[in-house]
Amino acid sequence: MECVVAILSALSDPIRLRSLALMAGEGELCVCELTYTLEAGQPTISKHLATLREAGLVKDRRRAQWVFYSVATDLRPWAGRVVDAALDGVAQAAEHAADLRRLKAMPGRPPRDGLA
Amino acid sequence: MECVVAILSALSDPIRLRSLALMAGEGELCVCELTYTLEAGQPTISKHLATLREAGLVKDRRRAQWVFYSVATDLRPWAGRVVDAALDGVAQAAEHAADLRRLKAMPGRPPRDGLA
DNA sequence: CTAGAATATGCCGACTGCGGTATATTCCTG
DNA sequence: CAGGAATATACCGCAGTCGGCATATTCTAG
Repeated sequence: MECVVAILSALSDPIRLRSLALMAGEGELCVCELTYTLEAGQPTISKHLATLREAGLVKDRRRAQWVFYSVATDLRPWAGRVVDAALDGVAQAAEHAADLRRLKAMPGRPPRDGLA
Repeated sequence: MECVVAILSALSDPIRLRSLALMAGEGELCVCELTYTLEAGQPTISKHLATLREAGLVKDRRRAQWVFYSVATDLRPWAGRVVDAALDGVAQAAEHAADLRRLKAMPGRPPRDGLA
């Protein structure tokens, strides 16, 4: 019960939902990419990501000076369905399309690791 | 976006989740049944139900001196999936089983309308 | 119309969540 | 080691949420 509340509470925020939706589409995103894309302060983004991490909704990977966040895949079945359904709702919002555009247009995005 | 947050926020409370889970199983419940079952104050239950109603998650039906609440069925597809998945999570909690037992054992439950 | 049951609402105090600023920490580069 | 970029954390003030109490409202019974 409290565990269900924890998941739902972690999802109940525009910045966290927008972050998750972007991660779901991009695979991985670092704090500075989200800070730029969501037009919020860096501590704000960092704290929201900590909230998502504590709820088990994202996992983080450190790479050089960056920390890349991605949507967790080891959720309980019902939790995975909650996240998927919520992100479907987010995907229908015009705001998400704008976020995606801003991210694509961001200059100097950090390099991913698998590449040359 | 804000609409997604509204749904998730309305779900992010133990009393509201327990109420919804009970309604999902029973069909309809009135305020006094929930007050008894959830062992909370009557104004508390009433206000939580108002929150659910404003989010469009429940509908209410007046019958004699009672107001019966039930889970809304006209939700957007993604919202319906969020609710279903969350209630799956709730159903796995021991607390929900206890609620169900307390409800079944409640004396003097109000009559439903279809009956003699 | 009166009394009583069921429900809703207003008010208040305690708590919590959020963003902002400043600062600490970590990692890379030279 | 020094400097700078990226991230995390601490602290603060504000606003919203929650439960309890008192009260208003609605409906029924007589």
